[in-house]
Amino acid sequence: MSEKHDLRVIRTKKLIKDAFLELISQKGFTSITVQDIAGTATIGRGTFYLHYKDKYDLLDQLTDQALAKLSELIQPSFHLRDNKLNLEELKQMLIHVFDAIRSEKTFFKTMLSSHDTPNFTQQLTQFFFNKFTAEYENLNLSQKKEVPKGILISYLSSAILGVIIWWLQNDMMYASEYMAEQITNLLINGPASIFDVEYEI
Amino acid sequence: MSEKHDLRVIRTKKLIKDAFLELISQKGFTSITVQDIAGTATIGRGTFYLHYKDKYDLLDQLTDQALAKLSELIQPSFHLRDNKLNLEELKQMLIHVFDAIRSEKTFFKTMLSSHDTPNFTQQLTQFFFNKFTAEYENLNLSQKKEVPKGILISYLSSAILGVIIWWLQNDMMYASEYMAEQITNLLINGPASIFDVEYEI
DNA sequence: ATTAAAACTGAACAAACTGTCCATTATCAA
DNA sequence: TTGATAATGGACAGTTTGTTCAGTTTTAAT
Repeated sequence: MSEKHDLRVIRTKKLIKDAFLELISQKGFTSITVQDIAGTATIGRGTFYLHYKDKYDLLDQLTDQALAKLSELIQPSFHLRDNKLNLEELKQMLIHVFDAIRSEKTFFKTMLSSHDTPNFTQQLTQFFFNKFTAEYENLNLSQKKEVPKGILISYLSSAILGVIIWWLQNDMMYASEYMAEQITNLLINGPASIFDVEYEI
Repeated sequence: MSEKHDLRVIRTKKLIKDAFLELISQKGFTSITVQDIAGTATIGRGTFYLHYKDKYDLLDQLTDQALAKLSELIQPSFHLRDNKLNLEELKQMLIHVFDAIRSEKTFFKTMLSSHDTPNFTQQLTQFFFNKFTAEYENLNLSQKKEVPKGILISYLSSAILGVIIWWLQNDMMYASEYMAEQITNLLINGPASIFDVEYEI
């Protein structure tokens, strides 16, 4: 990994990155032009091409950096001892994930919630989220434990959509009824229930 | 809703839609040009603009159609009787979802698994999917019930990512530890455990 | 402090695609 | 059959693109 330590390069790249993220949250990745980036970064347009092939290359490099950093911070963490799964290990792993994302919050928030045009996944997520919110409020349930509504519904809707996408990408190899059974099972008992293990506090 | 029933319009729109979906799966939405669409649809480029403002407008219209159709097929379905949640109702609702998506499989599969450049959500989903697959295989668990590995892992990773995105979009209002606790709880006991209800078979 | 390397600038260039317009032709519904 | 309208194909100017190049600044290293 050839690291450049020329001050000019560092400065320019930072200017480009900042301008890029700002522009994405303003108008979305799609409608950004290299002219825009150079303009708000206050650099010459030609300078941009000294560092990146085009705006897609820029996006790729930023993405790779973020994922590499995330990957470092999230190490394999689960272990079995006497056929027992340590809950504390699971929790620690999740804490690392949330911390890692918080440490790059500008990038992640911008990339994960920018309203770009070709983003059908996001639209479907919103669709399911709304559907389940309606169901939830229609039921008028009393909650035993205090889990915020948003967490519960984003968990539910994303899980189901995730399985749907997996199913599509694997050529819909299972019948609708079979899929519905699997999901129902996971929803009621929790994914951990599948395994023949016990839990330590 | 002014419905056109001119044969020429119907024919042209179908040609455009088919060409569009084919091109998306070939090279992704981003790099498609109106020239491409007109070319593979074997229509004049000007004709495209007779029906759509640009390729984004085309995408929007197709998306709206698909979501409207999905919305029709998925009706609110959960009811409580004597504080009991009918599992069969939940299952039926999910079956409807899977059936509805299967009935528009070309559109949904193309839109949900096309490799377009600005698609960080998809990349993160893949990232988590891989991470959890590694954990899974590392653990070498014995499964009680036969839930396909892909379903389990896509459920897990999508659920967690969904909560993360919700958390980001709500300004990270909870601490990492709190989030980890909520998710752990949902994973172990299932989202349904939160409610003070019982289930009917 | 000097210097050689390099990064940056700004302007110019052809190429690709865009969205619009027009006159002409082909196809449709009635 | 006919009047309406959809489709064609070509032309148009306007953007953005990616590249090049000569001239200038800035940097790292001596």
